[in-house]
Amino acid sequence: MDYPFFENVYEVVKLIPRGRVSSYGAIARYLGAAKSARAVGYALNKASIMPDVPAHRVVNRNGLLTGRHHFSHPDAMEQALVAEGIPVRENQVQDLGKYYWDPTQELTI
DNA sequence: CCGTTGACGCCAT
DNA sequence: TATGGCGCCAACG
Repeated sequence: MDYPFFENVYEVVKLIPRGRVSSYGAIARYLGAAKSARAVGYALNKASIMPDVPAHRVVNRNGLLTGRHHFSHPDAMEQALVAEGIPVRENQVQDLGKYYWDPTQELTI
């Protein structure tokens, strides 16, 4: 509540459908802060304790699971994605374009 | 108030 | 095509 940017990040991440993934940069752009992709990652790090925020559905622009070390187990992120039907190999989402979810494209606000 | 940190991304080699 | 360097910006101490 005190930090609108963080809260906005959480709200958008909550909207990512099961079986789809988005990227830090895409979320930043949607929030009107195109150059704040790193801050999005920072926000998700602080939110890793929040169960209702599917942080595992956010990867970098190449589909790499760059935030996997911040989960309870280094492989928890990959396992969560695979459980949703998203193919992951070598810490990278395969066929990213097929599962990519861009808020600026999907959301009409 | 200022320097550091970091789950990023673009641009120049 | 593949790395590496650098800018960006919100939060923190």
